[in-house]
Amino acid sequence: MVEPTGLEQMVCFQLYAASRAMTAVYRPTLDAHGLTYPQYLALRVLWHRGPTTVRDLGKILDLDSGTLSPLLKRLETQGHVRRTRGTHDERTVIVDLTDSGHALRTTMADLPAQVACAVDLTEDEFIQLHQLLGKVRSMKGTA
Amino acid sequence: MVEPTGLEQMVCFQLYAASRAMTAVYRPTLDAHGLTYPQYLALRVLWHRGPTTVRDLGKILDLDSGTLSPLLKRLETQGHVRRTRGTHDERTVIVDLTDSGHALRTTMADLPAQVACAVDLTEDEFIQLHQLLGKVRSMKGTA
DNA sequence: CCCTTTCTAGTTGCGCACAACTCAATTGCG
DNA sequence: CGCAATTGAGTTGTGCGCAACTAGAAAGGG
Repeated sequence: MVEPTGLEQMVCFQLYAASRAMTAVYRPTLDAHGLTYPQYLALRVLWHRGPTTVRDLGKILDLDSGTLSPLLKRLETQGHVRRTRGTHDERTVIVDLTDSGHALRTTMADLPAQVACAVDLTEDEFIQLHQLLGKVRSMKGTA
Repeated sequence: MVEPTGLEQMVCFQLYAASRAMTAVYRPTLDAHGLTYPQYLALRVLWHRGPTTVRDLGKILDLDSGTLSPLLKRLETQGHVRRTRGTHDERTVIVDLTDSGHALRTTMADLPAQVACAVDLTEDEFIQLHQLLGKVRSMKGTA
């Protein structure tokens, strides 16, 4: 395979490859519900937080409106969310789950277990990886 | 990992977010040369291996022809690579660096150092992360 | 109170990723 | 050998991700 021209470079590539491999694990189940991984992430935020502005979704998922606007539009078309203008600040748009969107939470309740099973890491390794990825995410230029 | 604590889900999201944060570190330098991160990855393989078929590039980068064909076409338009049909097997296409493509190797020689500097990890942490990501990449369904 | 500055969401454009497909070249099995 | 199955590259279509931009609403200073 690729000879290391420097460990950092290898790590960067592995990050890129591992991220895609990860979403590939989710794909079969998500496909069955007509969802993509980013759409699933947005739904997860709504399941935990309830009604949320596009702005807050962006801060939480680290995505801008250029990505979120069409994504949420598709979730709305699918009937999983509703989008309403904020009343006290008409710039904001509040995203809220429909019954269909709420229902998905229980329908896909076993997804975490599936993923945990596919990724063969111990509890300690999960925690280590969690911490290391946290450090990567908080690097310079990501403030 | 038998009991899903929700941590796996967090790790998956962090993988997704960290990967994008990583490429964002490369972006300013790559932009200056009119390159994207996947294009840079392809060039790195060619710098190290010399002439390589599209098929082998795909195996190494874990990308299919649907992604590579247009990407390599753009690198060819930019003048960094040449694409020629294989002589022994006319199905294959061999990708090779032009002078311009070779020159980029020295022009961007300081990029690894930039990245290592931005990502504030110790040598040991880099190695740990390398190993953990390797495990993630070799999970079930990624064979 | 007006006017500039800032902020939120959305739109456009481009380049990945990936599925599904086409087509030609090669392989392999009878 | 003949021909079906496989393989390698490319094309098409969809949905991100991100830069650059727009439109409209709010904030704030004079």
